[in-house]
Amino acid sequence: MPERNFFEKVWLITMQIPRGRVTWYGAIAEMLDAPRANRTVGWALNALTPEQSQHIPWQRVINKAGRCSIRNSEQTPDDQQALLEAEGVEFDARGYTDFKRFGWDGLTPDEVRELLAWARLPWERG
DNA sequence: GCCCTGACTGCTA
DNA sequence: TTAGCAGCCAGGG
Repeated sequence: MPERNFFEKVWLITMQIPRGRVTWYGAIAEMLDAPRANRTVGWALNALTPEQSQHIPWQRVINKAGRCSIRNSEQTPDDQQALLEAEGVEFDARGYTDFKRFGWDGLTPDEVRELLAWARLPWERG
């Protein structure tokens, strides 16, 4: 199996985030053994096409402060927050959520290795 | 190869 | 508490 590029790895991990949970860019970067690449994680999600974003729960990735920081011509932070609220994630009046209540524990290094070795992106399936 | 960009983060004032 | 700023890293031209 050819080595996946960083974007694909980000997307595969994002797909593992359960409904009603959120995580932050740096956490995903850390799972990919690149703790400083948090900004690249954001770029990977920005690179999703509308078609691809239907399969990837991109809205479950927010910044470490617990707030939506999407910058996309199609979607606004309000849209992202609304999507998460529809899944049961609660935000306070200032638009912050609480990682202690809604944060995702993430994957162990073994789970990440397994995932990257075997998982397929939805649009890769025959 | 080199340079630029960006849905971030942590530090400083 | 908030704003500004530099560091970081992968992809694209």
